[in-house]
Amino acid sequence: MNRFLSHATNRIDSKGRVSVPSMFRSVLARSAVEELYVWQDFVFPAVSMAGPEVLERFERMIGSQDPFSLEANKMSLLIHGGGVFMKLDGEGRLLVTDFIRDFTGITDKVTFAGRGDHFQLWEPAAFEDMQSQARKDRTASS
Amino acid sequence: MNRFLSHATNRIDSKGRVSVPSMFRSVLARSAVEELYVWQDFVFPAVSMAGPEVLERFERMIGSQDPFSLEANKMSLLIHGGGVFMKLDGEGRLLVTDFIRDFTGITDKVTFAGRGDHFQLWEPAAFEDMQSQARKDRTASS
DNA sequence: CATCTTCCCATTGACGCCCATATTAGCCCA
DNA sequence: TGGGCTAATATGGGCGTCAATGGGAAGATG
Repeated sequence: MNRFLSHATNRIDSKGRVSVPSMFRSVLARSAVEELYVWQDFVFPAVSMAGPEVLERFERMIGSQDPFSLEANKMSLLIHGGGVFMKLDGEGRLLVTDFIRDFTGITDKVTFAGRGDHFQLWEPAAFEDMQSQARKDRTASS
Repeated sequence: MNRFLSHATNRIDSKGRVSVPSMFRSVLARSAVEELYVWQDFVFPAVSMAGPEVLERFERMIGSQDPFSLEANKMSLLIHGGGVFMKLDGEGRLLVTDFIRDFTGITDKVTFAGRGDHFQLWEPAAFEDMQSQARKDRTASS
């Protein structure tokens, strides 16, 4: 499978590390991704992860605008200032830095959620809430 | 990686120095940058830093315009009058001068923000505000 | 001579790399 | 079909190295 699907919750250890679910790691391995582009999501209180090609897609969006415009600068503030490259350790874990904690509210557990071409890190309760709310909205509107 | 990404906040010491995040220093080292071109940003209350090639790029922009035009003169006022060269000390720190403080409002802490081909120094609260505003704009428009 | 820089060294804590244990899932075979 | 046997995943921790920070003292500036 070449998509990020499903979700799982893992514990953060005493050194602040957490294992990326093997399901997701195998998708990354398939496209030979070494460094992950990680960004603070534009919509949800979650950080998103994907291969570097996503950053390049974002940069092409900016590149088509006037570089001195407020719009282009604000967008760069999000995708560059709100993004970082990370790598996993030998065991497929990543360090949950303040960059991630401050934005998501994650403390001791992480919910990994597949999003097709990328996956996200959520504070577990926040994920539950948002998912059940999304379900409710759907039901109400249809 | 060869881009300036992510953001981090460091403290200014009693001598007015602050460490440039190692992440940024390694990008600079990669292109063997010794002296940094520093300018007061055109859209945000932040100072921007990059290698000298950025100044050269700005100067080419001016060079392609009519030297008697108001536009070209205003541009020079910003990139020359609003810019300086700085270097880092042996430990990768820079001195936070009044040139930087007056324009940014920085007092005791600095938020470094990656912007792709350069990085910026912000007053921490100002950065938070501007970034969350940018995020709000995006959500509203989509 | 007083102040501001620059260069050097010390300390503390965080991070990267490596190896150990455990818990689970899958598999083989009698 | 039940009982292990094996492999892979999740998790825990040691230890060396590097980053961030603090401060002394020499050198430059006016």
